[in-house]
Amino acid sequence: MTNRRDLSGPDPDKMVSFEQACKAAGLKLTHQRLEIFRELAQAKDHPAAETLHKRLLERLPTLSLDTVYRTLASLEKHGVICRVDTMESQARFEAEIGQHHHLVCTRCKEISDFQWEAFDLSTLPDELRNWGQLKRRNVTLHGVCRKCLDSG
Amino acid sequence: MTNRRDLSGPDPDKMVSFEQACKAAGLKLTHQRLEIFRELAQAKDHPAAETLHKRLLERLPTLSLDTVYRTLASLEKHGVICRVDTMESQARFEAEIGQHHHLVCTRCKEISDFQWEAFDLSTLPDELRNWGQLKRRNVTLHGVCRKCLDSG
DNA sequence: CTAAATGCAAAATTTTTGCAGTCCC
DNA sequence: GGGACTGCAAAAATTTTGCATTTAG
Repeated sequence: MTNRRDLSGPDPDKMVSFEQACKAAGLKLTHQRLEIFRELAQAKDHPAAETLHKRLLERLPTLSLDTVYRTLASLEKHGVICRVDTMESQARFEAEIGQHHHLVCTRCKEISDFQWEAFDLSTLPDELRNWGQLKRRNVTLHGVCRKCLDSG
Repeated sequence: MTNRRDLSGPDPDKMVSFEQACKAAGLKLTHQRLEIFRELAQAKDHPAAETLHKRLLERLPTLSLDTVYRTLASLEKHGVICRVDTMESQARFEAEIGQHHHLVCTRCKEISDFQWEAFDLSTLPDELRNWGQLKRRNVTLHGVCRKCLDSG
C-alpha cells in the first residue's frame, strides 16, 4: 500500500503533533496508524476498537481488525491515546456498595479502596447542571503502588 | 444439591443483610448465590468472575462458571454488588490525553468529557501519602443523560 | 537494508445463551 | 407445584498471537 502522508483534515494541529509524538516514540508513521489516529481524534464517542475498525473500513477496505487492536495498544503504551477507565478486558467486582473510590496499580493491577469525604461533598462543575440525572460519582487514581516501586 | 443455609462466617452481618436484600429483590437464596456473595464479600481484591469461580471450586466443586456470571449480573442489577469502573466488556478509547473527566450514561452507554479544575487542584486524602507514585486522577460520574430521561 | 508494522488465519479469553433438570418458597 | 435457578454444552463476542510479506526510515 502506497503511503503518501496526509496530515491535513479537520484538525491539522492534532495530526502534526501526532506525527511528532510518533517520531519521539520511535513509531513509524504508517498509513494505517495515521488513519486510525485521525479517526479516533475526530470521534467524540470514545469508540471501541471494533467500532473504529468499521468506520475505517470505508476508507481503508483492507485494514484488519488486529491492526487496529495492535495500533491502539501501541499508541496507548506511548501515551498518545487513552483507554477509558477500563481495567483490562476483564470485569472486576466488589461487594462494597457504599460510597468509596479506587486506587489502581497499573503494574500489578491491584485495586484498593479509599474514602474521600471532602470530594463526596464537593460541588460539581456548573456545566453538568443540565446533563441529566446523576447517580454515582467516583474517583479513580492510577499509579504504581509501593510494592511494585520497591520490587522493580 | 442440598441447600442448608449458612449465614455465619467472618462477617455474619453482611450475610444477614444479603439475605434481606435478596428477599427484598425477590431473589431466591440458593446455596450457590450465598457462597458467591460470601466469597466476594470476603475478598479484598475486587476479583473477576473467573477468579471468584476458581476460589469457589474448592468448596463447591460442581459450581459452573456461567452461574457465577449470571449471579454477579443479577446481584449487580439489584444493587447488591458493584462492577468496578468498567464500562462493559469492551474497552473504549479516546485521543484526548489532557486532564479531563467522564460522564457515563448507564442507559445508552454514551461517554462524554468534562473539565473540573477545582478537583484537579484539590488535595488528596492523607491516607494516600504512602501508597506509591500517583500518575492520574480521574472522576467518573454515572447517571442517566437527558436524552434517555426524555425518551423513556 | 533492516527493524518494525501489516494482513491473514487461527487461537485464546471472556461472556452469553438454550435447554433439560433441580431447588427454593 | 411452579417459577426461578443451575449445570452443561455450545456459541458469541472480544482480544491476542504466529508467520509470511510489505513498508518506513
